[in-house]
Amino acid sequence: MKYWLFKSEPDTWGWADQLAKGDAGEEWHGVRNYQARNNMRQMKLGDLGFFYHSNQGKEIVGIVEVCALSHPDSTTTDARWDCVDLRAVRPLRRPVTLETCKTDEILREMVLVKNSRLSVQPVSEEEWNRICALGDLSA
DNA sequence: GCCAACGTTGGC
DNA sequence: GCCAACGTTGGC
Repeated sequence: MKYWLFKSEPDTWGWADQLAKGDAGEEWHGVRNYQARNNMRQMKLGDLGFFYHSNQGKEIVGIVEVCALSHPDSTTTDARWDCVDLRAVRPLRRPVTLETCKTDEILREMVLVKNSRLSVQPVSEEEWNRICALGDLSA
């Protein structure tokens, strides 16, 4: 099982919107970047990811699960772009801010810190566990 | 609102 | 295949 991180501007699609979709989940559509797309193509059912609010908040607010494998993005007819579906699993009790990630010994190496523009990124198991701990989440 | 970093496009 | 121009992202 792998871990990921998904970024979205809360004005466009925030954690609250994701939560509202419930267990049915929703397409993570709109990605028009090859690296991000390739990451989605590697995802398996049950893979987990963090939900990050960019621009406003700048913090990791929740956990999502991959509930559909990569498939054509319904918002375009361009065959290059596809995406997975995500469903909300649970919020972090205590959001983990970008500021925290930048100063944390373990998290300062995250893609989120190193390449802030990549919208779908891998997260190592070590990073995952660290953020869960900081987010006041037990497993 | 600014701007640095990055990705994409298109002319050559 | 290179690279300049341009557009977008996202932190500040």
